[in-house]
Amino acid sequence: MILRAAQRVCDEEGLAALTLRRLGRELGVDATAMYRHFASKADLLSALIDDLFLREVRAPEPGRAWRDNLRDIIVDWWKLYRRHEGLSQAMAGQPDDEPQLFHITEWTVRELIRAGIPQDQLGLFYQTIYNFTVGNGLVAAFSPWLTVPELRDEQRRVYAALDPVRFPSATTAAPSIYPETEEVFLFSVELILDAVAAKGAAQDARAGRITSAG
Amino acid sequence: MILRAAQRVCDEEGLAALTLRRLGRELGVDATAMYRHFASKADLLSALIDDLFLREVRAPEPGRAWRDNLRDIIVDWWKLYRRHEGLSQAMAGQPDDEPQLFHITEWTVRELIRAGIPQDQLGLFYQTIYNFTVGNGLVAAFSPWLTVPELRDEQRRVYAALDPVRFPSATTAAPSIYPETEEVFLFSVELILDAVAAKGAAQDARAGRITSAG
DNA sequence: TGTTGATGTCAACACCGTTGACATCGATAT
DNA sequence: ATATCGATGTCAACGGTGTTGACATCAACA
Repeated sequence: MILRAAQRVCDEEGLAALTLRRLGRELGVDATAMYRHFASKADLLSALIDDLFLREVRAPEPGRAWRDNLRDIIVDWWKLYRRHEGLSQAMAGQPDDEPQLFHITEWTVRELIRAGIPQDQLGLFYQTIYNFTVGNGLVAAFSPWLTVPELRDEQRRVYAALDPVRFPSATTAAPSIYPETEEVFLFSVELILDAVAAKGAAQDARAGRITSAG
Repeated sequence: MILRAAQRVCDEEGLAALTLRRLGRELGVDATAMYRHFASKADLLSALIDDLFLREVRAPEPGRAWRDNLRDIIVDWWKLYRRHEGLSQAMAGQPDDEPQLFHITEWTVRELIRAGIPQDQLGLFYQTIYNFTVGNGLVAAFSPWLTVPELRDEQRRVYAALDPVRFPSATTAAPSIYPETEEVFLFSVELILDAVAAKGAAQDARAGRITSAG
């Protein structure tokens, strides 16, 4: 299958390595044979992305607390980008309507409603979560010095060696700077979830309902 | 100046239009003349980014509340990406150490300290803010359907036309979906600032100090 | 005055996505 | 059984890209 070969090249050697000639060599076929299956390289990338979303994003389980479900959706989504760094770049380079995104929207908004977010703020919260999740995925994909341990160590040394007179605050933060990528994201997610909880609780209180724990 | 010409092309026609041959034509010079001034195109882009940071990022004024200063830093930083969409893409494509970033780090951490964030969490909060700001910039730069009004209208129509049986939550959110880009960002920033305030206040309380309003 | 270093020009290379003409081959209809 | 057609693959070529090495120019300096 063309898409599987494309995904393999992309995952193992990055998006830059995914050329039509390379893909043809991978499949033992002429590069231009791709045009019998996809209208363009952009079309191929779009199909590749949708295929990954379809196979690797799962619906949340019913009956659990909204906060746990929402956390799972966001973290799974982000991990999809982390697993396939080339995917992030492809998605960035060829922004298309991925049909699978509708499902993520549906699940996310569903939990926001359960959390008590008023209808007129659903778009604002959903877009905040979308930008947050995809944004963090993009940053991680494009910033090896944030994700590769050796490069993080090097950056930490750079900050430790900064002039304490010119950069007093930065040197104060140096010991705790450049935390592990996933640790940062999981920390950030809780901040977002806190904000959702706060807004939902406020709305519940205004409506005179009993604040639900889940 | 080469960098100014590069910036102009990049801002007006996007990063894709910025080729060495194009840049040469712009300057009335052969394309390969660039190699007398920059080791490679990547090197030129790196210099271009640093030049923009140097000229367009300003230090926060002293004596104001940490929350106002931190908001200004974050929003200015994000607006730098919005003003130069090609810059975001260039930064993504050629991740380099931008010396100017040290100043942003210094200013940001300084306000975090003023807010009461404990030293061992400065890295976590700073990285959260960095990923949040740069991530939102990248998403906006790569997603015209989130920023261009006509495309947003079109997306809103798509959501309004979704099957209410298969996507009940998404259709509920349809009226408020795809808010204006800057509105979303300003909304999100306050959530981050709330989180900083909450953590800082908790720390202040534990230390037995009086909670400062600014 | 002769040399050096900085800058620009030119031709060429390997690679890229893409196109159009041609070959192959299995299924399908007559 | 034969002819036709559609799907698939091959090949050569085009214009674009970043990059290199040889050569030209010219000001500055010993």
